[in-house]
Amino acid sequence: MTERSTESRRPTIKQVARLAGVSHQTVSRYLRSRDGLKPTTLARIDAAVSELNYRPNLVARSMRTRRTGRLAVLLPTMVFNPARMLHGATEAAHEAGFTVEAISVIGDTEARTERMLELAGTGQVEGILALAPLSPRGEDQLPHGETIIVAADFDDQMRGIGELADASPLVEIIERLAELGHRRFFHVAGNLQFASARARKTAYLETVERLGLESAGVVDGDWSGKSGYDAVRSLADEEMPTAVVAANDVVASGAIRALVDRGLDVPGDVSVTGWDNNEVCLYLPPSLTSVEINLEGMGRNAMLSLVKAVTGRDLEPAPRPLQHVIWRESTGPARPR
Amino acid sequence: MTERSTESRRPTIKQVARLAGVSHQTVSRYLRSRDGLKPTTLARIDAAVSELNYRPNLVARSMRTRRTGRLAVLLPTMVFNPARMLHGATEAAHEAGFTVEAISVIGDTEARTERMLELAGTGQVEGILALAPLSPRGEDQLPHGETIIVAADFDDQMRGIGELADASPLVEIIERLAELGHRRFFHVAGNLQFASARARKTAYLETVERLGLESAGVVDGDWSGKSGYDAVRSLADEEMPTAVVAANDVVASGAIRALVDRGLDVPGDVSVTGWDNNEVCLYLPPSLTSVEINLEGMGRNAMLSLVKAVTGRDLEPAPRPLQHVIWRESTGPARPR
DNA sequence: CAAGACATAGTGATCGTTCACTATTTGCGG
DNA sequence: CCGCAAATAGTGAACGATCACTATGTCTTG
Repeated sequence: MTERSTESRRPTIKQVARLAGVSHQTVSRYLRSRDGLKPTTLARIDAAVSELNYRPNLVARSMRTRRTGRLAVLLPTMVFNPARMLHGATEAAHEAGFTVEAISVIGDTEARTERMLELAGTGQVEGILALAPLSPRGEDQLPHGETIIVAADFDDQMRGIGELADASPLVEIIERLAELGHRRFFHVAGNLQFASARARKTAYLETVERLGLESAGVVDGDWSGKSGYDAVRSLADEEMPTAVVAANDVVASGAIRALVDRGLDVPGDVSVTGWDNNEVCLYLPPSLTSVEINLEGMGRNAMLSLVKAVTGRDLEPAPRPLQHVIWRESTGPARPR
Repeated sequence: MTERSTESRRPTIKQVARLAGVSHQTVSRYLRSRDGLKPTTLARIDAAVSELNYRPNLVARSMRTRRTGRLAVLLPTMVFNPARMLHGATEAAHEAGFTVEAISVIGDTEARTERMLELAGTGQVEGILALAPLSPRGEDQLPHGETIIVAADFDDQMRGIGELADASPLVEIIERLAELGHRRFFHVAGNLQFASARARKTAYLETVERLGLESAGVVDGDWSGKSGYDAVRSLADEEMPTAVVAANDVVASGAIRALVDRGLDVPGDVSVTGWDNNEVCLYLPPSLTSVEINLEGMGRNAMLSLVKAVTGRDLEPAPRPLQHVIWRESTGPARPR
């Protein structure tokens, strides 16, 4: 009791207190805010802290305060580069005094949902932002309503902010292509577990209908280049569209390859559009007409709604719009018949 | 929504114990391993746990055990898709009973190092795996040598596993291109803060030297398409190489565009190689000769060395090789003069 | 100068779990 | 049925911080 073997262990608040000649509670006050301490006391604690190189044990603090100050972000698997969204989200969380940890779950939607429930149930984080699709059963099984979950890309059953699924640029794409004389379109969709893929598909169908255009159909894909390639290969010559609207740039690259393999020129015979503004597609000829996404802004706004739900605080949202079409070489006027 | 009582707290181990009619310690034993409990006791606890929907409070557990079971992975900013490496790392950590959290730090190397020190100092994680470059000062300032840090892409001053920086495929690329008659090469390097970029640059210089080839020089870039574009544009006509070895696929795409803009054909006039096997580069013509990386394997092996350092346990490494060249349309025989 | 208000500092309880012991029950040979 | 070891279960302290409350010091004020 008298002499602990203290050397190997990190210093505690009591050791700081003893060294500074004050009570542990005074040191605790010092840690939270330095107001309300006499300057001499403050100086003594300052000295003790730096002499011991003391840092508070956040686990112990969390235990007592029942707050972890941590938010989790659930990332999808291998689908798109989440780094930029993560940055926007992290920045917003920092402003609200939170730490962010990103959790990448191996496996499918069910596995991800399971892991999310585990995280929520063991009190490790105060909130979870899911950028990946979750299973609808998640909502019910939430243990005690303490961990708040916001899903950014799942708007059917759970709260979703919908911004990720804003497909309005696709409407602009089709309208503009129609102005350029295109009459027959084709859409290769992404993985329909994603709200964004569903929204783009819906926007495609509605816009084609509204403008009285023809459609060679919609193929449900999985965001892969192969899905774009296969979809275009599956078309018969006589049903070939003059414009292919792909769910993203990777799908578009597969579609372009299939068109080239069939001896068609892009954009001479067929125009192609993507989504994401992939850096490679900006350079490789033909440079791809795509949708630039402010991923940091998306991440920020998604995190904003989580922070709002957890703390009630409102932060400044990212400036709009978050997406806009960039027209490049892969699109052009429809070839007259 | 159902109303939730403000006082509803998560059930604790003692509540479970009371409901099951046993002591809290018995429940604790149940949580750790179910051996050594009488079947009837076990069944009673089972029932109590599921009735209360109990999950242990991991913060409290961490407090007592002084172990968090968490490892952190520090990710680089916007440079490459870390999701796949993260998966490999997570899988390996799971095998060793750890949870992984990925931390993406806004800012430069210094900011990242600062955040790492903070993480290490507050006892939040047991180890840190840095996939992003760190500042060398990190090593010294480590508070109490408790948190172990392994840097996967920083091999100058800190421990590094080096695998990420294995540039041997680049040697193979140059040798093969030399066999195809190429004599004059050019290299656009990546951000030299990365060990991988340095290794590729070194391998380029050494191999060109060893084989007695000519070099149009090395341009230090930043992994961006623009750096590839600008590097090729900066070349005078008379110094134009017949083969451009780019640090990665994005750089290669910029280089290809610059070559095409100058009226050169790829691979007719100039062969181009990349690195990463970007999916888009597989489809867009000309498909790019690149280096396929087993990113999951890289992540796994990086995590292995962290797990080894933290626990002493050896896990099964990923099967080798982790990288191999895939030859595609962007490379071909040198055009005879 | 006494008394109350305010500023500052201290004491002990507490968060939920595991650790280190101690206590009780069970099993089994003689 | 006894005795003793092994199996099983219980008791209270400890982890390192904050919270709620109490205690002391200092400054006004009538």
